[in-house]
Amino acid sequence: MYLVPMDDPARRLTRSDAESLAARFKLLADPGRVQIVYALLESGELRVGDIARIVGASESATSHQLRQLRMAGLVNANRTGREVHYRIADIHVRLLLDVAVEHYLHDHGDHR
Amino acid sequence: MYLVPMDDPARRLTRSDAESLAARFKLLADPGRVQIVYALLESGELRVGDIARIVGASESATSHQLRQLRMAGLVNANRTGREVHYRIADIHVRLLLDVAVEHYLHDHGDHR
DNA sequence: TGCACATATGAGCAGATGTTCATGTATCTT
DNA sequence: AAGATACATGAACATCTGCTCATATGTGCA
Repeated sequence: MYLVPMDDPARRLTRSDAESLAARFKLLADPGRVQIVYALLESGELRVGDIARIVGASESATSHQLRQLRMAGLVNANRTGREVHYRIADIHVRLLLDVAVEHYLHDHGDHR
Repeated sequence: MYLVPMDDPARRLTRSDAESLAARFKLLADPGRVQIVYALLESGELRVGDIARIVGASESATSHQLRQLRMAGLVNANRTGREVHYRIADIHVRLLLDVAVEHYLHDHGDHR
């Protein structure tokens, strides 16, 4: 029993759903941000300076990247003294990244 | 017994691994491409014209998008007469997209 | 209060991305 | 062969991204 008529077994994505999904994927569509997210998932919590060092980017560039992740609700920031600690806020990104790592990194040889 | 020294339990992503992952995510970082991939997963196989209609884009724009997906090995093309049929070539993208749809579309309310 | 440290932010800029428009290629029909 | 159909491709262009550099904000310390 559903309210919206479906015209077939093959459901379609509305434009707006596709935009939501693309926006999520876009957050992980940059090597720097992937490294940031991965590092946070592994470490639990990191300071901006540490993240910059891990990623190998300037602190300014890192801060800009973190802002995007923050504004998208993927991470959250937490000030302690003059340091700001970041952690993952979106619990789903772990699975998403795990699936990608598992399939596109480990298992070289049957990508398709 | 391992050959490469690891400095902690928190493994790090090399730059090049992060680039591979980001490149994969980038393919899904556009609403049109998400719709294309989704439609192909649902339908199994589609002609370029149908894809263009589903996505609501011109055939030219659609063809350009398909080329990207093709060159990345995510889809493959198959000519039958004057039509070209596309299908998913990367078996892993289904899981990746399913996870995203499940978490970011259905389950509105505990994204983070 | 003055200064150093940690991070954030805005402007400006170079490179990437996605579209359109014109044209090219392959196939079918007559 | 000529024209129509289906798709691909290249160039041009507007927009978006991510970086740097300069500057601002917040915090601790002398």
